[in-house]
Amino acid sequence: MFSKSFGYAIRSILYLALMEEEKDKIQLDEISEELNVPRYFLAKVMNKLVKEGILDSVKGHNGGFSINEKTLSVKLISIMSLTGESSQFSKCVLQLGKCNASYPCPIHDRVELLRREWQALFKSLTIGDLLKKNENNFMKSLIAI
Amino acid sequence: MFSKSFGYAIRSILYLALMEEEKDKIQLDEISEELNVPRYFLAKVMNKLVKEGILDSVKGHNGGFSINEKTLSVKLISIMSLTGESSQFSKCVLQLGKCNASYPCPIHDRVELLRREWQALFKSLTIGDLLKKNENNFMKSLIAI
DNA sequence: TTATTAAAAGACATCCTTGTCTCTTAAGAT
DNA sequence: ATCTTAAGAGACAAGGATGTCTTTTAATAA
Ligand code: FES
Ligand code: FES
Repeated sequence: MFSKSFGYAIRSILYLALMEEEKDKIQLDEISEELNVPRYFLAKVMNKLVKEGILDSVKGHNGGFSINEKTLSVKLISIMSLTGESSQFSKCVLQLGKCNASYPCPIHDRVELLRREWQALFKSLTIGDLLKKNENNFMKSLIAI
Repeated sequence: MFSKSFGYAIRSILYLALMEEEKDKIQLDEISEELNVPRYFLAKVMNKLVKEGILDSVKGHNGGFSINEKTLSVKLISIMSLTGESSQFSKCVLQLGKCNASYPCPIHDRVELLRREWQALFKSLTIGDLLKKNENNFMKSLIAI
């Protein structure tokens, strides 16, 4: 349901957003060190985010990554779909192919309601929403142990 | 969140339960053919279920698998823990190690409520509960396409 | 006891996610 | 124009879940 990639993506985006006033561009090295995330793997995740238009990047001297006009309004479901995780919402929980309410598996009716709520949450929740709870230790809560 | 193993386990148990009146022991070959599930892989899943005491098995002539006194009261969370899936409920969604409400990650408060409900569902739902909706096409809804 | 049967156990192979490294490309500094 | 810098692209390895096959163990039939 939730991959490492998803966590890395969210945390990196929030890091960029929180650091925006300090520096407008931040390098991969800084992000991976500050968040304690594997450098080269993160590069690929970031690249996907840039290709999706969720972040901006500039190569070369004083280059790096930055948020853009779209970033804060990006919904979490969009980030989940980067790694194909959003498809969980349409897959049968028992892995019987595509979930089908008109031909429900034995567990379908029991999980459907909660799954819909879960899906609705990620369809509505945005990066900006996550930032609203910005307290003193917000940045620290992005960092892996 | 939901593995193939989980689906195979639930479907096999339900198959055994539905077939109980017809035959008291069912062989792996029949289950894998009827449910359209990989034979040898299913063997391992079934073995885990037997070791957990969720199913019974007998080797040799006229051997096979069968449900026991405990089977119908087994909670789905027990089956999830066979493949370590139940740990999802205690892991941080952003994969920041162990989820900790007193030191919440930026997404924690937004998902916690739903995650608790989800967990509560699987802690209460039993195999027997799944069988209550037994309609005409129940058996067919166990079979992969 | 011996043969047959079917689960249990163990060795691999495959696929996907994650992680690491090197080379290439492009942007700015000189 | 040339050098330096940092992202992008591609190759490759590690790990776990899944899938396949063979050998071993144990139960019943004969
Ligand atoms: S058909 Fe299985 S969860 Fe919907
Ligand atoms: S701390 Fe991240 S989900 Fe609870």
